[in-house]
This record gives sequence, structure tokens and C-alpha cells, in this order.
Amino acid sequence: MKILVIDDEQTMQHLLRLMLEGAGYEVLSAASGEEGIRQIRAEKVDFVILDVLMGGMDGFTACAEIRRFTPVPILMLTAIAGSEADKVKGLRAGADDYMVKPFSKQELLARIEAILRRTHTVSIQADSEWTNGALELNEMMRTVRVAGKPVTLTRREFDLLAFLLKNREQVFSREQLMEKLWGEQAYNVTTRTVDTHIKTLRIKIGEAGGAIETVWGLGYKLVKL
Amino acid sequence: MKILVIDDEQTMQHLLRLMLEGAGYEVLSAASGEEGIRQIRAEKVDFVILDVLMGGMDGFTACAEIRRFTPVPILMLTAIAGSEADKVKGLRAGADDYMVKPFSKQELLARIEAILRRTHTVSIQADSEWTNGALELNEMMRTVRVAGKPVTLTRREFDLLAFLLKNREQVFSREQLMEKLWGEQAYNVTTRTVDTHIKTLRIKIGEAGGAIETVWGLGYKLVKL
DNA sequence: GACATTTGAGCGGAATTTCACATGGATTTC
DNA sequence: GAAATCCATGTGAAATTCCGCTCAAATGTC
Repeated sequence: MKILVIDDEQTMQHLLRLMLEGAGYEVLSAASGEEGIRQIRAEKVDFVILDVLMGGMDGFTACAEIRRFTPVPILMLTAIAGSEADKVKGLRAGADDYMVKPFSKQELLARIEAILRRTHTVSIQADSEWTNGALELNEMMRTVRVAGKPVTLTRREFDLLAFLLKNREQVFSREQLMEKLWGEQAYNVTTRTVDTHIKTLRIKIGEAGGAIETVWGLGYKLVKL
Repeated sequence: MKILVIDDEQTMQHLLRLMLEGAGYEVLSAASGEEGIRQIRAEKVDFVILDVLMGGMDGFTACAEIRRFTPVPILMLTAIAGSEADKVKGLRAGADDYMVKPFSKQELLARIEAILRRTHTVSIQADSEWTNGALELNEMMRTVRVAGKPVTLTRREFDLLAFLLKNREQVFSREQLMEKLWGEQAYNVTTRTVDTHIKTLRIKIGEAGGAIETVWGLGYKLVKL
């Protein structure tokens, strides 16, 4: 995850870099709006932190300019507290959020995550019903039913089933499943863990469990019933 | 079903059109409050989505203006996350519901359907009544009753319950709840706080408390009773 | 000062993961 | 083509980690 910090103050650049890198983000720097825009055009940037108060092009202008060619999430920074009008101005310029200095590391990270969560959820389908034979899964409600009867699954079980169901007929290795569902943490965990979850899943979803097939030497797949 | 979107932002217009047309609604656009009102007068509109933040006439004024001549359902949109109590202002202006940007497609459609369900079945009234089993909640009056008996809730408790009730069956993480209900201040507060409010809520609403379910590892949801 | 809100730590229990062993499918060897 | 061997997978229970609940105390608000 690459975050571009656009700010002409050295101190702020340094502070942000410290906070962000500490949280595992990759950080790029730009000392002006113009340079920032150039960088966004030049390479893939996942997130932009933009100071309102800068020499040359101000933050609002830069924000609007960036919005003209990319929907990359933008968090604006301002030194002046309180001005509701400024906040509105920032949001209208296309920023996703607006933060007042000074701020804690915790607040910075929380806001970034909140924005990322939001921009991600917009793309999720409204229709989150998936079925296979007697199996019904509702992603939004996080409920599963087999032949009409509710079944309670734990988080991992649900995620695993939902993933396989959404990618029916496709074979996934344990490693692939771990990466998709466990994310970063996948590397601290044995792949055999997947087996265990598959086992309990098969038991819990009863008659629909037959749909989860073992592909010997490769992994698992969920077949159409 | 014709839905009129009143918003001066191109991007939001576009996004809403995408979401709504995807769900089978017919979409009309207006770039200002004045233009929107003209369109409502000119032709039959079944539903209005209205941005609070606009150049020229603001959303509240437009809303009140529309209410003077038609009971068409109105959903208001705002960019700034604030306390739920702020919603009262919108509701008083005659809106049927109030939604904070950004929002997911699910949320948008769920809210529209909820409003339509209400305005269709019940007589057309500005009061926003929500029920679930023995639980009755009136958003305008900020009152709650369980099995007919009044229950006094504090502000946070009420906001939390109202939000969950209005987004029934959907799972929300503590972080999401904080963002939606606490707004800006969310970042200075521990997510533990949510737990505590949930606890007291469950106790206070007694038999109806069973509807508030813990989704282990994810958050909370309110299920239909 | 009364009331609402928030915090923080400890407890208990649920979910997850690991591990050791059983089973069973593939491959090789004769 | 049967036996032997080697892995991959299935299984159950134990170990561990994680997470929600609770409660009392601290803090904020009117």
C-alpha cells in the first residue's frame, strides 16, 4: 500500500513518514501540489495525504486537480482548527476526509483505514445472496441456511465457505486460500489450519457438505450441486 | 418508479445513477434545489434524493419547500458525519430519512425500500416509526417502548439502537458504528465504549434485547424478531 | 451534584490453531 | 497386478490465542 504525502513542511513530512512506515505503509513524498500531481500520474499511488496550506498551488486546488483524473482516496490536512467552511470546501473539492493538526498516530491510522474501508465497500454488490443446492448464503447478513435451516458458522468458516461459493468450480490450494482469507497474517499460520476448517464446515453444512471436494495434491473446490 | 436526484456534484450524480439504475429504478437529475423543485412540479416523481450541501439553495430549505406542496418521500444526503442528533434537523425539515456519505449500494437501496415500505403501508406521516417485535422506536420524538411500556434511553443508547434498527440484519463493526454515530469524535474514543452501550441497551430494552446479536470477531447486528 | 459517557483491566469462554496419529490415494518395485 | 512405500489428507483433542463481557472507577457535561 503506497501513500503519497504532499506537504511542503519538512517536519510534517518527517512525522507522517514515521507514523505511516511504522504501520507498514510505503511512503512517497512530494513538496508541492504540482510535484504531487506529477507523481500520481507517473506511478501507482493508493492513497494521498494532502496539506491544505502550501506555497504555490494550495491544497484545495491540488485536490480538485487530482480528482479530475483519478478517484484515489484523499485525506486533507489543515493546521487551522474549527473552520467548518474549510471542511466543506475540502469535501467539495473531492477529498474523502479532512483532519485537523495536531493529530495522534492512532487517529491518522484510524482515518486512513476508515476511508479505505468505505471506498472498498462501495464496490460490493448489493445482491449478496449465493446459493448452491440446498445451501443459501447471505453475505451481508452473514447467515447460512441448509435446506431452509439456519446454520451458525464462525468467522473463518463463513469466510471460507463464502469464498469457495463465490468462486465455484475453481480449485484453490491451501496457500491461496490462506492468502485470500487470512491476508498478511497468513504467513504465521500452518496451511493445515485450512483442513480443519474444511472439516468442520463439511460437518456443519451437512448434506451440502458434499459440494466441497478435495482435489488431491492441489487443494479444494466447491462444485455445483 | 421514478427517482429524482438533486445534487450539484457530478460525481455523486453519476454514482447514484449507477446504483439506482442497477437496481431497476428510473433516474432523473437536477443540479440545484430550484431545478429540482421545478421538476417535481412539472412531472410525477416517486422519490427524491437530496444533497444537503449545494451551491445556491441548501438542502434543508429545498426540503421544506418541497414539503409545502407534496408528500413525496425524501431521502437527504450529507457529506459530514455528525451525531445522529443532527439528523433531527433534516427530519424536521420534512425528510423521511437522512444518510451520511459515503454509503454503500446496499445501504442506499435498503433505506429507499424502508422508506417506501413505510410510506406505502402506513398513512403518509412525517413521524418515523420503527418497530421490531415488541420494540417500538420513534425517531422524531426520540422515544422507545417495549411491549407498550416506555423505556428511557440516553442519547448514545438511542442513537445506537436507532441505527441498528434502521439497518436491520446488517453487521457493523465497532469502528463502523463509531464513525456513523460519533462522527468526527470517533477517533478519540475507544471502541470498548460501544460494548458498554450495547450492554446497557440489552438490559434496558429487556425482552427485545435478544435481537441485538454479537457477531463474533466482527461486531453487532440487530435481527428481525 | 446528578447523570451520561468513557476507560481499562481482568475474566471467561469461544474460535482458532496445532499436533499426533489414522487413513487412504498415488507411485514404485518386484 | 499385488505389495510396499510415500505423501497428502482426515480426524479428534489439546493448546493457545483472541475477543467480548463486565464492572468499577474516572472523566465529562449539564
